[in-house]
Amino acid sequence: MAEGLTPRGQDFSRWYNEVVRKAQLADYAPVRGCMVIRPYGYALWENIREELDERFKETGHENAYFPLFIPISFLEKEAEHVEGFSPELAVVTHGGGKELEESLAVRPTSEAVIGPMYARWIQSYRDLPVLINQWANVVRWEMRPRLFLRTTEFLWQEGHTAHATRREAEAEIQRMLDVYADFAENMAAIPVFKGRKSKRETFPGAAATYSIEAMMGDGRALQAATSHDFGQDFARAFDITFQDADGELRHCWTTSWGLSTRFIGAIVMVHGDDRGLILPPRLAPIQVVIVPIWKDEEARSAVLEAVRKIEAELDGLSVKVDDRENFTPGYKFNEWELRGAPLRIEIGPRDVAARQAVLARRDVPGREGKEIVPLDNLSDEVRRTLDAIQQALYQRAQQFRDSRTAEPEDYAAFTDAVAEGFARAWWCGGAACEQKVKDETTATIRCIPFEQPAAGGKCIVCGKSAEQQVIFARAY
RNA sequence: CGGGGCGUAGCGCAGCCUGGCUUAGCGCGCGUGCUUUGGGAGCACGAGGUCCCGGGUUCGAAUCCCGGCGCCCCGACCA
Repeated sequence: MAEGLTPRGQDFSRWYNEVVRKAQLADYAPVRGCMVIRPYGYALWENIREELDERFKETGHENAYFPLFIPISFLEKEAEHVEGFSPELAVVTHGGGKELEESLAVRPTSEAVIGPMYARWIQSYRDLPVLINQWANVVRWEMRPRLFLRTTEFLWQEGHTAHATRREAEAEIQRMLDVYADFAENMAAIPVFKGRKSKRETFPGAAATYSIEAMMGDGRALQAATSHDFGQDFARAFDITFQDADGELRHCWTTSWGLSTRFIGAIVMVHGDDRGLILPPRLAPIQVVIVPIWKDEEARSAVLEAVRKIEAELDGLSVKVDDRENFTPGYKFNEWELRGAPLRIEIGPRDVAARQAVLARRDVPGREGKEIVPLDNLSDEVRRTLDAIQQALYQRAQQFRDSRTAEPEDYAAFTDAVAEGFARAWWCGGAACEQKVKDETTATIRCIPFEQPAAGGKCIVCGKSAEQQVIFARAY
């Protein structure tokens, strides 16, 4: 157990806060709701960004950058959009020492500034599709901020695309949702449910919102990424039209999709344990930490020489040698466990003499997670172990999620289920039933999963016939 | 915006109720030196403070009173 870390089971949200800060992912900033992402946390974000960016490029997207400030009148062009976001807008009223003629919103999202540009750039079906992504910061004035999960300013990427046909736009929405799900599962080792949002949970102004939903270590749900179908609504609001091959002037079909620094919160809450953070090897800023051990000067040079060789053999991996002289090995073990480095190599005089090293897996704490490996096949063993950790984290997360996902038969079992985790239940589609659940249990519909049983059932709330099963859970 | 809690050294806190016993203290961390180093090392010396801000009461305020500001936690809103 890490010194001074609140156990996860005792107070999960306190545990989360302590891990984020003690692992040096982030810290509070002077302005309420804002945070500083520290180098270690930012390195994690950079890894997320690189991986996603590559996938966006592979699916034909280009990066661009749109401005931070949006004239208020632009936001007002789409009624539901402005209504949804106005409570959380930061607005600039002065510039250059003078009151502005028109106030500027600090973007809460960029549809309203990108739309008018697309209107200008798109004339013909030959200009379509437009497939643009931007990496940016956005600001939403939140009532209750939490590090990474809900901060006033956060970093994200937002893809914005325009298409000639509904079918093409819908394919885009699904494609990007698949990209996110693949990324979450294969890189972050986080299993997710893919599905559509209920009307109540749909992005302001969107015709439909899709998301990937993950279960955190306390059984609550977190929306890890979203993909929105705007139909032709935003195109109408911003006058994004094109002349089709048949000569007709039509409105584009537009989409947007995003993943934010909130995802880091998901990684922390899915994999962490009472010792601290556990980072999935494929995203960890430091995949392997080497802790050299020595007693005297002679041992020190022998050990360090062996360490340099190991470091060279681990080429291609992100390796950190912790050769700080003012900390004991035991201290370093604990610190790197707190900071979530997936794999640790311990090597001292005894190991050097025996031409071996000790591998310690972060996902298996204590003695069971340690393995003595001959130096000759250390490199292979390290790579193999990192893969094994990646797989083990995914499997553990999936087993946990499955064990806390119930299919309750009646309302009493349902309320028990959402107190602990996910409840997969039939829903008639009525907003009243959705609201009742929220009022009585605080759980909401996280998504309507794509995968549905063949036959229908009865609504868990009102008992009327229902065509769809949905996932209810308390959410972040 | 409601309900609760807290502002004292870099961090975590004690002192406040019952004003003076403190030159404002303790633990961790930090600096220097020596001894240490296979699961959070030991000793010695040392540096570090507008006691959140402003006013008031008093011979005297970290402590009592009034006003402000800020932060955290719990609810309503949310990626």
